[in-house]
Amino acid sequence: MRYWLMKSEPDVYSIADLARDRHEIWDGVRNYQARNFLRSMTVGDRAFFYHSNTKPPGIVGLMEIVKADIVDPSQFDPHSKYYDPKSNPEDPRWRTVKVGYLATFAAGISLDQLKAQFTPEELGVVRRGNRLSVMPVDEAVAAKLLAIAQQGE
DNA sequence: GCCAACGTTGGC
DNA sequence: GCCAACGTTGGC
Repeated sequence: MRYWLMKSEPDVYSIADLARDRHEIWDGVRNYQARNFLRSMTVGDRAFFYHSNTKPPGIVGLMEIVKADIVDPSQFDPHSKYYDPKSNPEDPRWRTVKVGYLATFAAGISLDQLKAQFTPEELGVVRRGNRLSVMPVDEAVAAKLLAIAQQGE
């Protein structure tokens, strides 16, 4: 089982939304590097839910991958902001996963805390200028994140 | 294939 | 709202 970090703006889709929905297709990723990470996920992998573009940004919960390598339906929806007219239905360009809700961290782990605890090499999200919305998390880093989240209980 | 212009992300 | 970082687009 591998660990990941996935970003979402809470105004668009938050951990509270996922807690309500229980599971959801992670749509709208339109970056090839992020897509490649999504494609390499397998069922049972876990992902930290990161709130971006909010105060404070940070990790707010945990989810699991419940369905791997699915076609992102929004690429073919002309009314979606994620519509991609160049994507060929015979060979869809954008694939993603379905995620399931596992937990909301009582205290969350703010970006400031993440910067204090991890180097940019250990955790991509603390890297200056990092814009990638899906990234792998080393197992040792994941264990430390879970321990920090537990402390906040 | 280069690169300037442009658009988006996301912290601050 | 600003702006640094950086990916994408399109003219040449």
